[in-house]
Amino acid sequence: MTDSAERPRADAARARLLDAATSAFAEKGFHGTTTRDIAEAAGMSPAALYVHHKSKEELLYLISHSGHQDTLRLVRETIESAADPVNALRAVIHEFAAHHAQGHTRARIVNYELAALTPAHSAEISAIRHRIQDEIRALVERGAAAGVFEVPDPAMAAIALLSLGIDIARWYREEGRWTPEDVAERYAEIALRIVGVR
Amino acid sequence: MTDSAERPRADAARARLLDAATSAFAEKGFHGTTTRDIAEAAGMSPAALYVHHKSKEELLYLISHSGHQDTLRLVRETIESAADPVNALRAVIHEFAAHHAQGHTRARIVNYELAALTPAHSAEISAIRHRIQDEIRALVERGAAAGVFEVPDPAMAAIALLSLGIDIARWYREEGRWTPEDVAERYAEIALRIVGVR
DNA sequence: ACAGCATAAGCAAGCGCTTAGTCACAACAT
DNA sequence: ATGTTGTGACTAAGCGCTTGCTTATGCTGT
Repeated sequence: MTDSAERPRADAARARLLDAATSAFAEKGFHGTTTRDIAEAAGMSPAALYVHHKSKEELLYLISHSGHQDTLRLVRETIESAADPVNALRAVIHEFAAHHAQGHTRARIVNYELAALTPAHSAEISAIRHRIQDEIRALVERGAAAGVFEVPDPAMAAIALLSLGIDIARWYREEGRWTPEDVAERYAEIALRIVGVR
Repeated sequence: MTDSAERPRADAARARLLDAATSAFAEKGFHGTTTRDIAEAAGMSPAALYVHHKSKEELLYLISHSGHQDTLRLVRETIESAADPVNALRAVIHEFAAHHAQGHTRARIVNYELAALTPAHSAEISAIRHRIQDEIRALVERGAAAGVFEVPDPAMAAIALLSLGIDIARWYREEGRWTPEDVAERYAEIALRIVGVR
């Protein structure tokens, strides 16, 4: 049986490969990236990739899966710890936007490389995406039912809110004029306007 | 000298290749699509592609360029024909959203396959994108200066408005519950809320 | 001594693109 | 009308290269 508690060299190599794959996939897309690109960026030979991962697609899956789980957790915990729909929406969009600006590289893979996953992995990831969407929609519906939000179509408002946050991964640049916190603050305010909080 | 007025067979073949490339690029991405995929979908042999186009990248460029030009024209003409900033914003977001929902296949290539263009083509397309962005930002600034929009940061509001429209290409599905017109109407209203029109 | 990390070399398959040529058809001389 | 020739759409075959991945082997820390 292998010792899973202490494998510092192997774990570091695994992480380096994941980091290299994240940068490469974000920059050139999954199909635009070769296994040689990843190995070289991780400072290894092409074959080393297969010592730690069974395929190129597995790297994509690992990045996508952890990214989706992190986002789902962020959304759930932020909503749970708020007292009312107004504060919950302000907080969740703030965190969601900051998360996507800060981690725009990984978020680009999470949101734009879904088509490259195997059918089984794609289905698993889709389920997590639905859970994220359900959290936001339920929140908007809660606010509308309580009369604090004024929205003609809660489902459409929820999609717009999510859409706004996700698309940050496409346009955000570190060299730009805004910090993730700048974007988060403005977007939280925009979110409240979208749901008609006066 | 060739007769450029009448070449129905050749032009039809060119168009079929462009249509096939549009579907394939939108579905699988530029690097995920092979020249054989495109040729087969157009009902031709792989070599036929090169009778009508010099490379696979040229197909991407043609699709991307015409798509960007169409969007720029749509934005400019819609803004020009409106009487004031409120009506201009309502109209331009309505048209922009409808355009991206209706033509989500082409819009997906326009917005998500920029990295696959050659440096020269990429620069040319970038210039058009900037012009589109400038139109929206100028409109928001005009409304803010006139006191009819209430926005803390017009540049950020402009990015959010554009972002909302572009991201429609990612999530819109024909089989979904909304028509392009449904999305356009809701989004026009959301846009006015974002810029603080009471 | 040995477990396991890492590599050099390379395989089968697939890639974008080219070459050499076929075919249908229009223009024109006879 | 008929034979001749030029033209451009289209293809069968395949070239040179790159792809994801494997195999056989060396190397290192404990």
